[in-house]
Amino acid sequence: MPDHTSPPDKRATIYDVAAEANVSPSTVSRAFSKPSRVNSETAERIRQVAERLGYRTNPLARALTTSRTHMIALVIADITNPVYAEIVRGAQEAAMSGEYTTVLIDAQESDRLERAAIERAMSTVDGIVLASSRMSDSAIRMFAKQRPVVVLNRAISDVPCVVTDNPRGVRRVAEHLGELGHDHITYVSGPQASWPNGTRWRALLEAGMELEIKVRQIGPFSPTIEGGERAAVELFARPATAVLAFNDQMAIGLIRGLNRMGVDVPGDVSIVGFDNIPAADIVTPGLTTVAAPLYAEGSAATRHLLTMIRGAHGHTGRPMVLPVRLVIRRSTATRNPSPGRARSPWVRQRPRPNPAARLS
Amino acid sequence: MPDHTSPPDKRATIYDVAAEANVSPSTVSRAFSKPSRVNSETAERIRQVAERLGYRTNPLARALTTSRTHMIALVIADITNPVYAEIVRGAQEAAMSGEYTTVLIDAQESDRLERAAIERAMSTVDGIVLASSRMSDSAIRMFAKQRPVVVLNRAISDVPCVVTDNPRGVRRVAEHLGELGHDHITYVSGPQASWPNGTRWRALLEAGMELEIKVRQIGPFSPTIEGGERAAVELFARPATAVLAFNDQMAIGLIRGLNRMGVDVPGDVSIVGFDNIPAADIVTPGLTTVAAPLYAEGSAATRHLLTMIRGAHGHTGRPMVLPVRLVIRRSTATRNPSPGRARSPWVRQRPRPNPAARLS
DNA sequence: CTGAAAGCGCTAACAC
DNA sequence: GTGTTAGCGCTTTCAG
Repeated sequence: MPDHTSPPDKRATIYDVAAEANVSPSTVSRAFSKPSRVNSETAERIRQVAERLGYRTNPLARALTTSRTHMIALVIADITNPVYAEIVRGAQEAAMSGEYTTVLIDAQESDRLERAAIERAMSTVDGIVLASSRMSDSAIRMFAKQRPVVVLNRAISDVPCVVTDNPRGVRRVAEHLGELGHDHITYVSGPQASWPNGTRWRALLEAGMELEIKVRQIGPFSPTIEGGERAAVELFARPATAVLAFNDQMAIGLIRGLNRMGVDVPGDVSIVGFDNIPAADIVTPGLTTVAAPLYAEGSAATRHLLTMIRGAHGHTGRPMVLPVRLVIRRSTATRNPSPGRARSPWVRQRPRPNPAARLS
Repeated sequence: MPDHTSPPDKRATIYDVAAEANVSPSTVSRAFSKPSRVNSETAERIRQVAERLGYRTNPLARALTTSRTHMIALVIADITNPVYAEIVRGAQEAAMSGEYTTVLIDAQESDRLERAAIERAMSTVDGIVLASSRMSDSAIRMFAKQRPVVVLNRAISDVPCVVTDNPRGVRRVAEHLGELGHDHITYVSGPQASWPNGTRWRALLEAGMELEIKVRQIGPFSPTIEGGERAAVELFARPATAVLAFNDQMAIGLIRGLNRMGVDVPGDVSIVGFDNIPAADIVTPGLTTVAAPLYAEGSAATRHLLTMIRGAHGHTGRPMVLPVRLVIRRSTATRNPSPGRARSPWVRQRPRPNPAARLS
C-alpha cells in the first residue's frame, strides 16, 4: 500500500538521461524541443534512454523557465446548465490537440466567485476562455491585459470574441410565431449580467418592429427551470399567447409552471426556448428552440486562444459569429385553433384536475 | 490593445518585496507560509509592501521546490451526463476551501482517452479523484502508486473509495415494484466497464431471490438516452412489466422508445432509473428513480483526497458508503390495473396514433 | 551541432 | 526570529 506521507516518487530527470546517454543535459533538452535541433542519430539514442528510464519532462520546471504552462482556463457560468457540456467538449478537444490542458472553472452564476477563481488560476494558465462570463466588461478587459483572453457568447470591443447569431435566431423565432398567427410576443428575461439576454431582447424589439409584432419583456428571472416556474406565475397575471424564453431551462420551467396552473402549451400559449439542450427534446411537448453549434463554439474559441498564445495579435475587429438554426417542435402552434373561440387565451383560470388532455 | 507575442508582464518577485521591505527573501517567504514564523511587526510591513507592489506568489516556482502544485484532477466519465454536474460542484467546493484548484478531465466514456489524459496531468497534480472511472482496476492501482487517488462510485481494494449504497437502492426498487404486484424485473444494463452496473445487477439478483421476484438482464447498452431507445427495441422483442435501467438517461430513452412503439408507461410497463438527474422530474411520466447525494459524493471524495495529500494514509479498509433514497414518481404503477385484463402487457403491438391516453 | 554556465522564483536547510 | 546558501528541473545564453 503506497505511503503518500512523503512526496511521490522522484521521477527520472533530464540529468539522469544525460548521464545515461553520454551527453550534456542541454542536449537532452534540445532533443525534446519542437524542432529537435540535435544530430538525429544522438536524438534517437536519447529518446531510447529516456524511454527506458521512464523519463517525462517536468511541466512545472519547464514552465518556470519558459513561462508557458501549457494550461488554459475555461470559465463557464454554471456547470449545471447542459449547454456547457458540449462547449467544454469542444474546448477540451481543441486544447488537447494543441498539447494544452484545460482547467475548468465553474462560476456558479456569481460575478464574485468568477473573479476570485480566475484570480487564483491566472498565474497558472497561459490564457483564458470566458464562456458566458457574468463579469463586467471592465473586469474582463483587465484580465485581458494580463493574459490572452477569448470571450464566448459576448461581444466586447478590444477583446477577441466568439458569438452565435442571436439576432438571426430571434428573427427566425419571430417569423415562425408570426406565421402561426401570433401578433404579440413576450420575452422572459434571464440574468441581466448575461450579454445574450440583452442582445436577444433587442433583437426581438427590432424583429417585432419589422414584422409588426408587439413585444414586451418580463423578468429578470434566474436562467433555470425554477426561474421559469417563477416566470410562469408572473405570466399568469399578464397573459400572452406566445413566449420566447431566454433559454431552454427557463422555457421548460415555464411549461411546467403553466401546466400546473391549468394553462395548456401549445394550445393556450406557444413557447420557444434557446440553446436546444438535450432536455428540449424529451419534455412534453417537445420544445421549439434556437439551436447553436455548441461544440464548434468551444472549439473555435479555444483554437483562437491558442493562436493568440502562440503570438498572434488576436484580431480584435469584429467578433466571430457562428450560425444558428430554429428547431421546431410541438411547443409552438397556431393561435386560437378553433375559429369560434375568440376569447382570451387564458380562459381556464382554475387549475384543471389533470393537464393531460392536450390531444389537439 | 495588449500584445501577447512576448510573455506576459513580469510580476513582482519575492526579491522585489524583500528589497523594498529591507529583509531577506527567505523572510518574505516565511511571512507568506501558513504559520507565519516571522515577527508579527515585520510581517505586517512585508504584507504592506507586497500589496503595494502587487506581489503574488508564483505557484509554479513554489511547486518546483515543495512538489505540491495545489491542484487536483477530477476525472469524470462523461461531462454530457448531468449526474456529474453536482459531483463536480461538490468537488470544486471542497477543493476551493482547501486552497486547491481542480482540473476537470472528461473521459468521454473512453478507457483510452481517460488514461491518456491522466498521464498528461499526472505530474501537474497532487492527487486525483476518479469518478466512475472506466479503467481497469490494475490501471487505477498503478496510478494510485504514483499519486494519492480516491475512487468514486467504485470499490477497489487497496484504494480509498467512496460509493453510494447501491444494494440498498436496488433493494428498495425491488420492494417498491413487488408491492405494485410485479413478479419479474428486467435490468437494462449499462457499460460493462462501469462498476455500479455490475453491482446493481448483482444486488437485483439477490433482492429478487429474497423477495421471490424473477429477474433477468438485457444489454449492455450505452448509458445515454439513445442507448435507452435501443434497449426499448430489444425490450419490445422480449416483453416485461417492470424494468430497472442502469441510469436515468437510459430510463428516459426507454420511455421514449417504448412510447414510440405504442407501449404505455406505466400502464404497460413500469420503469425505474438511477441517479435522479434533473430531467427525471421533467419527463412525462416523471421517472421513479434512486437518488444519490451527488454533491456530497464529490465533496467527500475530495476532502478525503486532501487529507491524503496532507499526509494521511488513506484508510483503505472499507469504502465509505453514502446513503440513497428511492424517489417515487409516475413511471411506476401497479401491474394490470384492470382485473379482467389478464393478457400480456404488450397487447397493442401496433403503434397507437397518440400515446397521450395514459390517464391511469 | 554540442557543452558549460547561469538562472527562472521560490523554499529549505543551516547558521547566527 | 532572521540571514545565508543551495538547489528544485529545466531552458537558454554563450562559447566552441
